Amino acid sequence: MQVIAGREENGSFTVHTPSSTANGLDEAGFAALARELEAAGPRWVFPSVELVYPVLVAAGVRVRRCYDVALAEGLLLAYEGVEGQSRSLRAAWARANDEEPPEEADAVELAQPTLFETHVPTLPEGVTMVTAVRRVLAEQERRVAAAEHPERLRLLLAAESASALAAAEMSADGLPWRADLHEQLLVSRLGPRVPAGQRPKVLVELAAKISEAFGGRPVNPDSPPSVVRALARAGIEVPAARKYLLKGIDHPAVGPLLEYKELSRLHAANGWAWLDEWVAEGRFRPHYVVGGVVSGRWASRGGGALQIPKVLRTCVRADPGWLLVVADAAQLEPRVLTALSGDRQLADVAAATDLYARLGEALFSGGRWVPAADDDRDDRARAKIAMLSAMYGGTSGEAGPLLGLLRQRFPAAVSYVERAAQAGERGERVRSRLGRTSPAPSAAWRALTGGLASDEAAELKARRASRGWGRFTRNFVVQASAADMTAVMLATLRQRLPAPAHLVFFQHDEVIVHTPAELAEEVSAAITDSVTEAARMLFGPACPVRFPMQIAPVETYADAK
DNA sequence: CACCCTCGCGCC
DNA sequence: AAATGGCGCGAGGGTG
Repeated sequence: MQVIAGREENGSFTVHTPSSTANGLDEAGFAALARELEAAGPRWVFPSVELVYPVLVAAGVRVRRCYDVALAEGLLLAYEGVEGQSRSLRAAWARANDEEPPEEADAVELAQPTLFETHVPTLPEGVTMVTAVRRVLAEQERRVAAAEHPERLRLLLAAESASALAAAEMSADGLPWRADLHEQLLVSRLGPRVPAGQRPKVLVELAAKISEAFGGRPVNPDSPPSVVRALARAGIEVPAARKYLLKGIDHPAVGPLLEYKELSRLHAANGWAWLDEWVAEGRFRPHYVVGGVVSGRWASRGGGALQIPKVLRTCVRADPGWLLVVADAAQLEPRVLTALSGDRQLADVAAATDLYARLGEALFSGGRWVPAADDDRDDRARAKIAMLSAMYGGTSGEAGPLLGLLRQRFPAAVSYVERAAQAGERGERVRSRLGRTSPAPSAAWRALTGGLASDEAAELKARRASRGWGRFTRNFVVQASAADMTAVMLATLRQRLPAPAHLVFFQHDEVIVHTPAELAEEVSAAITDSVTEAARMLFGPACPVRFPMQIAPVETYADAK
């Protein structure tokens, strides 16, 4: 059974089933009806999960299967190479009827809704939300069928929709966060709490030390230019005030400067203000943005959910009697590249749990590789650089020669990313395994790279822009395919988790499940199975690549890894 | 005053 | 020497 449910312009909800339509529902009525209908295991069709589902989640209603019309529209527009169009129901309806989509607030903004966006674009007179959804749905099905691999695109739309459900649920449930431990940590590092806008005691002292080391003239350590100027006065030329540049410098100000940078970052990004704003009732509740990144990775808005610093992970703690099952896919991207390219030799390497260690042996054991004089890395570290260079397009330092060695030994894998890079350099779009599609380069890029360069400088600029876009598309095929896989994994896992265990965090290639301790084993097994299932769905049952998960049932996130 | 850019650094 | 991908965010510093 299919159920269409969404918010109307007046804020009320409509729920449409094959046998009935309920109009004018308030939030409570919507939730009650949804709970009842969910028992039959329908496929819900929402104009936008993000706009509708939080209402149900807040009322304690969870749905198993859904289809997000807006997310699907965004993926299809990208697939078709249509730029600058809104993915809203209103715009999709207009396009389905060969009409010019009306002006909306801002197509870009609507394509990536901001926090708590509740604006519902007005449909034309006489067109109901349900009518529009049905029309757009039929059109989307036609567009999927016209794609090169309809079954892959269908899987992508389903997985992305399920991801949106998971995101809304995680935002509501929240990540267990011990504010008391966080405060203790802040006080021990920074000194007693200070009002917003003030420097904590320890930072004040460090700033004074820094100025003193520069001869008493005031230097603002928060201002990179100020630091660069102060160093210049001391006879030390640095291009910028970055940490890695400062590290090698012999000057009494450097020690306190580096300490200041670290602590000031803690205070500014995750200090008392952050705690007040983002943690309540023992939970950190960030807002995840599914489809927020072109490659299919999630973004987050506010709270920096995808950058929880390592030092604070000790504050992420399971409730008494519960555990956090922290799982991350080990070296996901090189494994995805192996599967994408079908590189047999690399698949043998990817049989190892530590792919880079095994790759180091394959590349360097008994080989003729002569490391650079200043290279004190081990084989594993060198192998990692070689692989990252293939996936990111790095050429500096030893990366170039290492990539050459990798190409010699694993031509299929390396040529896969190099073809993607060449396509990007020509301004073409590339696709992930399931059909996520890279955007076309900007008009400015085309102007820069398109014409005949007038002189050498212009030629160089054009070449640089072209290479830059090639690095983007090179990385896109891998990063976006990894996002395909984690979306499918998340969709599968969400279904398989034994209640009351639930997802509380997801970040690129890592999930955290909060579970009663006695279910931790079962949760771990569900995670392993979900990854295996995702790999099978993306790459087929014959795919030889292993995707090992590092799974740790822990009391605190800090104890994972 | 709002707005926008760059820098720098946190995460993957 | 350099030119490794994707993000969010806060501070500084400039603009209108």
